[in-house]
Amino acid sequence: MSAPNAYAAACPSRLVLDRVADKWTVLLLGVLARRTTRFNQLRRDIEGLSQKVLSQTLKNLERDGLVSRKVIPTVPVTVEYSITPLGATLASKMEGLLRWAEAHSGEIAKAQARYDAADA
Amino acid sequence: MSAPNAYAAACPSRLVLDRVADKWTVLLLGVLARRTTRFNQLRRDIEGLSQKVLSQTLKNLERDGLVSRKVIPTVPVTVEYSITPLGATLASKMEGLLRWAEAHSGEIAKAQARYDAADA
DNA sequence: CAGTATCCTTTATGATACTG
DNA sequence: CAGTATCATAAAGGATACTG
Repeated sequence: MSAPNAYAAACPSRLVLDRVADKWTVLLLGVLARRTTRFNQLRRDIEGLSQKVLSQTLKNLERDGLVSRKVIPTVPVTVEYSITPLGATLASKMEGLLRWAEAHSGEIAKAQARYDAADA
Repeated sequence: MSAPNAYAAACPSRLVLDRVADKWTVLLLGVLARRTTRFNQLRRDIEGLSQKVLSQTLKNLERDGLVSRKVIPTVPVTVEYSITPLGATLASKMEGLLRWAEAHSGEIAKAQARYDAADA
């Protein structure tokens, strides 16, 4: 097979990038990299993440083999989400991104203010 | 000020993450980290990226201080886009993500096939 | 608790045509 | 060449209600 190249539209790695370059995925893997967490706890951990989008995102992550889902048959049911070994390798890249965003948000806000002031 | 925390909806770093966790931004900074590039060359370099979305994305990146735009008054006009020092610090994180996507697309495809086969 | 289903609104993207 | 403007469509997301 040819080398994966995300710059080519049809390359599988492009699909992966599209899935993975997502705000909620970054935040979700950030939580799960630290601890196994239940559905509603994830909702509380990540402000602004709706139940619907959380549900979808987790399903995608599970399908991609990045997160695993464990159902514990209590009443009512308990569901635990954990990161997989593959997911953990991604999470470390994500954490870099997350920390970058936190470290540079001030500089970016300043750049935006400068830009907005420059045009009339 | 309090510590930036992207898990809080109102935190500026959340906005940054949202902007930056984007497929086109990853690919674009990947190109610009290597060389200053002109508008239409960027279009050709990144398959599937429309003129409209390229234009929008570049404008955002410029506003955020991650990319700089230089107009050269030839006829017709030439416009060169380069990465800024701030953008370069982000690009190195992005490259990690990009390479991860390329390195693991096969594993992910397999995980998806397994998942899809499992549910009937 | 951990979801799914539905409806409805808001965003994003695509195609096309036009300009300095 | 490097865009902008406009229109049309598709996709994403929020609110609400309901279920095992």
